[in-house]
Amino acid sequence: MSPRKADTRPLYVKVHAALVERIRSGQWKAGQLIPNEFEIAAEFKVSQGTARKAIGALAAANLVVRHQGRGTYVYEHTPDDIVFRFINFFDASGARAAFTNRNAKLTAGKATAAERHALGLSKGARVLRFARQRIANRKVLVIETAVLAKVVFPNLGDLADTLDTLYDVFQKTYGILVTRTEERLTAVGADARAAAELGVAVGTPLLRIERTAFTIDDRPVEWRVSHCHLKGVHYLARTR
Amino acid sequence: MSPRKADTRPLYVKVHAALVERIRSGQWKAGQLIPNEFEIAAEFKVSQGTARKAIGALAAANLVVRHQGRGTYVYEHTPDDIVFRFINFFDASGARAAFTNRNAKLTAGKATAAERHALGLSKGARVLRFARQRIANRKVLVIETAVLAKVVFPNLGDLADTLDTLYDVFQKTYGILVTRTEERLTAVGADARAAAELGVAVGTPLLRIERTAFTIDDRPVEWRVSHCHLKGVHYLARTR
DNA sequence: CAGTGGTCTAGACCACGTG
DNA sequence: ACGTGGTCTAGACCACTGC
Repeated sequence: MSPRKADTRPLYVKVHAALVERIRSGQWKAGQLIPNEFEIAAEFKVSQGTARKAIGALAAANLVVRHQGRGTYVYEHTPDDIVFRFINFFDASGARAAFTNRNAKLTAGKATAAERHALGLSKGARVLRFARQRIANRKVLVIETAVLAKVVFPNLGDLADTLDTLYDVFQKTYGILVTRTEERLTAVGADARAAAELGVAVGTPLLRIERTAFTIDDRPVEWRVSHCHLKGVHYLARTR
Repeated sequence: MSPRKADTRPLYVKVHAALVERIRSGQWKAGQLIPNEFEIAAEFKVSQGTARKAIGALAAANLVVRHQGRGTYVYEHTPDDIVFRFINFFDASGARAAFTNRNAKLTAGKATAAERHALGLSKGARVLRFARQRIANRKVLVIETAVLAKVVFPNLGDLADTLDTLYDVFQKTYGILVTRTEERLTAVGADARAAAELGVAVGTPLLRIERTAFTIDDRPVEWRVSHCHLKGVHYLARTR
């Protein structure tokens, strides 16, 4: 009773899908050199141009990095990425703002309704909450809490000390690649806790950023809420 | 004394640059059908594949729209674009928020230092300021002022009544196409004027959005400052 | 030097929209 | 039926990297 629908997708789309699956499944690991265009073309019985188009789509989606003369490598978070990618804070001169972390604290608990909704969890699911302060110019500019499904990140507690660069741990320890984020921004007044941590008066206007991070198969794996008191720094969004 | 540097750029880049110039200069106008791939290939003495790659880059930059079976058309703001493109407000259900305008007011004056910096103007330059309130669900959620260089938009005052869809006027009346925007977001407390217009208390946290709009040759043509009191609406930014 | 990605060609055929 | 963009091939050559 199979529908027996012919797969009419273009060849390069099929090849692309097959290559994505190799990265998603971990058959091709972060940082690994993948076969060259001719080898992939031969394997899928297509021309080099078609294989090239499939690989190009991987590169456009940041799943691989191509280097002329060297080869094509599965994307891997680099020290620069870890600090800058997905971070949209800039100072007045237009330079990216870099943060260091402080007072990191990892706790576990039952997911709230909001957390279940953001991460697509069912009732009773347990989550990990990773709270920290983010510092620039010796001032606490941001306080944030990242929420993760416990079932997705077992034994994360053992790594609590090294949890500086979260997405790097996701990739290297759990094989989970964050490919895109959505951030929802609003303005709120500081509550008592935020005011204390940021060193401002209660009610001070803060930028509230609610981020959802998605994996390669587009499922939410992290829900992060930040409250920001930005002195000389702003959030930058580009639209085309 | 010409440097006589050989132009080593790939063919498709040269063709692409030539086509961009035709759109920038107005030789090809908004909404116009452009020649097909083979005609462009013949004109530049390249193969169809190379012409195709050049046109593809135009499409990727939103300068043209391609329709299989119909042809390739120079990009033109559509009713939907006018309302939604470059607008990043969404409601809780994930739907785009649409606004209507009210109390629009156009004034002229000498550019302030901040306005000169944002628009790249020299001292003494004159600007037009277009202020308005933006309404959703019968509530004023946003007040904003758009600043334009007077020399770029002569006689804009005559159009004050029809200034609802600003970028559409830029394109249709002045041949200026907005291709991208940058928005800087911070949180501020409502001042007396904002509080009055938005119907909130002084000091209420507002989202402040400072937008610079760029043309096809990447020069700033509009500087817009908005103050937003977002009830049930948020600003959405996507990062890859 | 060999090996890789990047460009380019000439030609074929397919898929879609319109008359 | 025709004209358009979209896919695909087979092969050539160029540009860059690293040994």
